[in-house]
Amino acid sequence: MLRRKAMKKNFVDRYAMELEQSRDLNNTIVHIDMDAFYAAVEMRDNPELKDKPIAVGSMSMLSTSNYYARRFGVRAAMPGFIAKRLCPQLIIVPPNFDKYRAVSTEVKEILADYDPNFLAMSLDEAYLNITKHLQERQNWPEDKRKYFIKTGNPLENDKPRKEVNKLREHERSISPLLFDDSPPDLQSQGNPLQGNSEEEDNPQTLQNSIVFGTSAEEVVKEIRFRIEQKTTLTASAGIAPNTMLAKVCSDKNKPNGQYQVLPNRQAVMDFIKDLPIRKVSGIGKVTEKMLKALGIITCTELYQQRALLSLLFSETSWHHFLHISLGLGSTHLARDGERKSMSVERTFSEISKAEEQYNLCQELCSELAQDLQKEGLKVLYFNVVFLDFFNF
DNA sequence: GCGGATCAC
DNA sequence: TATGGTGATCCGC
Repeated sequence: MLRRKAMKKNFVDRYAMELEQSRDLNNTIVHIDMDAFYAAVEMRDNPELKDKPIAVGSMSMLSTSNYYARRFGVRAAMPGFIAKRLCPQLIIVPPNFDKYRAVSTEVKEILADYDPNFLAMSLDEAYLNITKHLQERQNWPEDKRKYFIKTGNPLENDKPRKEVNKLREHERSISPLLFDDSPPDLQSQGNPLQGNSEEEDNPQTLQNSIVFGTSAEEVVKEIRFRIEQKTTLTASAGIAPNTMLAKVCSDKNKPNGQYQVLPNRQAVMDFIKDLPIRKVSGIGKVTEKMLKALGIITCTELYQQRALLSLLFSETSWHHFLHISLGLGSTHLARDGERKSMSVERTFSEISKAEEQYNLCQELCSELAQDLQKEGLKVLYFNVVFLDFFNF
């Protein structure tokens, strides 16, 4: 009996073994994330804002803040009036979504060159599978990987600002976002934006152009370079064998940085080891708290407690946890399916009068009707629901 | 199958 | 003065 127990793997470890067996390290997934996107666009287009703490949103809710404001603790999803208490000089800019959409389109045009099936998660975030691009790129001639450099407005860069003064003398970034807390990332090897004068033996540099290599890292540097040249905005990126890791990576050297987890098991495990589970997309506040109550903070602890978790949680949940603890994730980008639902909602202060409730509902219904018609859908159902709700 | 809870952005 | 809106998924009932 004892021997059987010792030899026979339980169902949790059996599944872990299966997962390990089918670990796929053959894809190169990239996660691109624009830095402080809305705030960066506003700063780019309004020089008045460039050396000030700003946030985009309203007194009720902020979408994002620039890095200056973040130093005061001003964060996305924070009410504006709270942010104002943390940072009285904070400038709150109302959002210009049409403009952000237009910039986003410009970025997407670049991304499509590397993966026509890239997956946009929002206006400022996307996943790419560059596996195929990398293969093709290996025998590309240099001139297909060569880009000319547009330098920033010298008047702007000469403007004495606290942040800028801390940068290297030969800093030539055209972006308003390179702050002192910007990671050194690209500055080491041939970042075109650094205009490194030591590279004068390189004819490419003299001609104000840059050639990117054929590795994944080089591809992503090229993508970020092109984004900055085209939009004057910076992006951060993560490179990894799956989406879960790529997403975590893109956060690591933010802003204006990138990070790669190499496609071998040891590199993945080293990266995962002390990673707080909260960093993983899909693990939110509530799950974090539940797992914390079990003494689980890091991915290593998540793996160590796999047996307990399989008893406490649903099958889909502990399977998900086991995936994370082994550093596994999607290796292909699921095509964006059709929309499954459409809704409108509003937060309001207490309403006791029936008539006001009715009017609000009427308003929501008519908004939803418009949205539905935009996509050419039937406006039949909810009228029935609406009338039914009010016993009409 | 529905509604609440959770999550991402 | 003041803490959002949209879409998706999972789970318990």
